[in-house]
Amino acid sequence: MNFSQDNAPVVQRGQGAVPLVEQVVQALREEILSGRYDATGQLPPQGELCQRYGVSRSVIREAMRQLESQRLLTVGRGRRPQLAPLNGQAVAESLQILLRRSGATLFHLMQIRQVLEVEIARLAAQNMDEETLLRLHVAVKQQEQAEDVEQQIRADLAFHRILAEATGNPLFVFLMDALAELMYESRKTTIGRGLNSRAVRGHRAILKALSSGDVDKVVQAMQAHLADAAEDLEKLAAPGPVEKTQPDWN
Amino acid sequence: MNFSQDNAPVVQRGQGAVPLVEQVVQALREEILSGRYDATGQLPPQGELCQRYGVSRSVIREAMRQLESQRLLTVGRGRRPQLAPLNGQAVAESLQILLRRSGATLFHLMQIRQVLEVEIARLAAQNMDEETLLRLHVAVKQQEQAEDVEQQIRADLAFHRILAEATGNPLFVFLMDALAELMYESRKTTIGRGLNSRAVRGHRAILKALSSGDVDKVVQAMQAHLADAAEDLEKLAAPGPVEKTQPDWN
DNA sequence: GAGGACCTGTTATCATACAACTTGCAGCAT
DNA sequence: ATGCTGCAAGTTGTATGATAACAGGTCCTC
Repeated sequence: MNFSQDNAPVVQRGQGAVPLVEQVVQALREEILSGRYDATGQLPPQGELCQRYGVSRSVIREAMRQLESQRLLTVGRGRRPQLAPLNGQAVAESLQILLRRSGATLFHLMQIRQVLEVEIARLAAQNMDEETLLRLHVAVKQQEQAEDVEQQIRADLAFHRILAEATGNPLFVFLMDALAELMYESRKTTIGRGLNSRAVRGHRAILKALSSGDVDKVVQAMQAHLADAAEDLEKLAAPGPVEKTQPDWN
Repeated sequence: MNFSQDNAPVVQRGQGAVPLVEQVVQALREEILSGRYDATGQLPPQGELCQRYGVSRSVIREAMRQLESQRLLTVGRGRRPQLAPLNGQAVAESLQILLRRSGATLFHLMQIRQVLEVEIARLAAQNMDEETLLRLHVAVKQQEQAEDVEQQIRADLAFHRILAEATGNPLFVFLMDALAELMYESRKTTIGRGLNSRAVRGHRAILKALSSGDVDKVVQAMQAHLADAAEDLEKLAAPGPVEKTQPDWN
C-alpha cells in the first residue's frame, strides 16, 4: 500500500532544526525548478500544501511570499498560486536595492551596460541570420514611426533585446532586461527630449554594419551608439557623473 | 499635541486596495533604504511594528519574510530583526534561479565573466595605486601558500574582488560576487585538481602588468588568465559546452 | 570572578475564524 | 441557442490568541 501520493515531502521538526519555512521554501523551489508544474503552471492551493508538508498555513503562506518575491510564482486573492514567467525582474530588483544601498549612480550603470552591449554586438554579429536582421529592421521602423514616448522606448528596448537574444546566451538577455528596467526612467527623459531620432540613426548604423557581416564595424557602430547615449545622460544629470565619495562595500 | 511619535505610516484598507503585506513591505523597505536603522542595525520587534502600522502580526511576518529573502534584513528566533550587510547574494540567488529555469550553462556564465573581468582589469589598471598593488600582492601570496582548497579559492576570489573594487564602480563588485558564487562549485573542482599554480601564475602576470602601468598589457594578461580558466572548465565538463536546444525566453 | 539557573523579551508555529475575491455553473431572459 | 445575472463553492487575505523555542541579561552560588 502506498498511502502517500508521491514521494511525500516531510519536514524535520524539533529543537535546533532548520525553520519550517526554510524547509518548505527549498522543497517548493525544487519542485518548481524540476518542472513539475510546468504543464499547467498551477500549484496546489495552500490548504493542500499544508497537508502535504504537514505544516500550518502560516508556514505555507510565508514560504509563498518568499517564492513570490523571488519571482518564481504569483499569488492573488481567490486565485491559486501560479508559476511566474521567466524574466529578469528579480535580478533587476535585487540590483536596484544594491544600487540604492551602495550609492551607485547612473554612470556606474551605464558603464556596465556599455561593456555588455559591446560584447552582445560582437556575438550577435557572429551569429547573425536573415530572420534576426528582419526583426531588427522592424524594431527600428517601429521606433521611427512611434507616436508617443512609451512606444519609442519599447521599440528601443526591443532592438537591444533582439540583439541580446541573438548571442545565444540567455544570461545576456536577463542582465540587459534588468539594466533596462533600472535605466527606464532616465531613458524616458532622454528620449522624450527629441533625442529619439539620434537613437534611431545609431540603430540604423548598427543594422547596416550587421548586414555587411563585418564584426568590427558592428562593434564600432555599437560603441558610437552607446557613446551618444552616455553623452545624453551626462547632459541630463548636470553635475559630474562620478561619485567622489566611496561607499563602504563591506 | 503630537500623538504619533513620528510620521506614522498608516496603511490603506478597504476593497480593491493593495494587499496590506505589499504596503508594509514597501514602507519598511523605504525606511531601511533611507538609512533610518543604519545606526544600530536593529529594527523594532514585530509586535511594535504591528502597532505602528496597525496590522496583524501575520502581515508583519510575511513582510519580514519578503524583505529577508531580498537580503535586506535577517530574522531569527529570539532575535530582533536586524539589517543585513550589503552584498551581492540576492543578485546571485536570483541569477541562479534564472540559470536553472533558462537552461543556461557554465559556458554562458563564463562568457559573461570574461567580458566583465576584462573591463574590470582595464578600469583597475587606470585607477591603480600603491595600496591596491600591495593588497593584490598579498592575495597572490596567500593563494600560493594556501594549505587547502578552501583557502586557495578564497584567495583567488579575493584577488579578483580587489580588482573589482579598484574600478570605483560598486556594481562590478556585486556582479562579480554573484558570478563567483555561481561558479564556486566548478572552481572548487578545477582548483582542486592541482590547477592552482596555473591560476597563481596568471595572477602574477596580471600583477606584473599592473606594476608596469601599461593598460594594454594588463588587459592581455587578464584575457590569457581567463582563457586558461575557460580551458580548465572545458576539460572538466567533457561534452560540448554550448547547448543546442534554445530555451524559450518568453 | 566564573559558571550556572532563571526570567524576560522575542520569534516560530499552530489553530481557527471571517472577509474579499475568482471562477464556474445554474437559471433566467432574450 | 445565446447571453446575462446571480448564486455557491473554492481560495487567498487578514485578524486573533495561544504555546513552544530561543537569545540575552540578571542574579545567585561557589
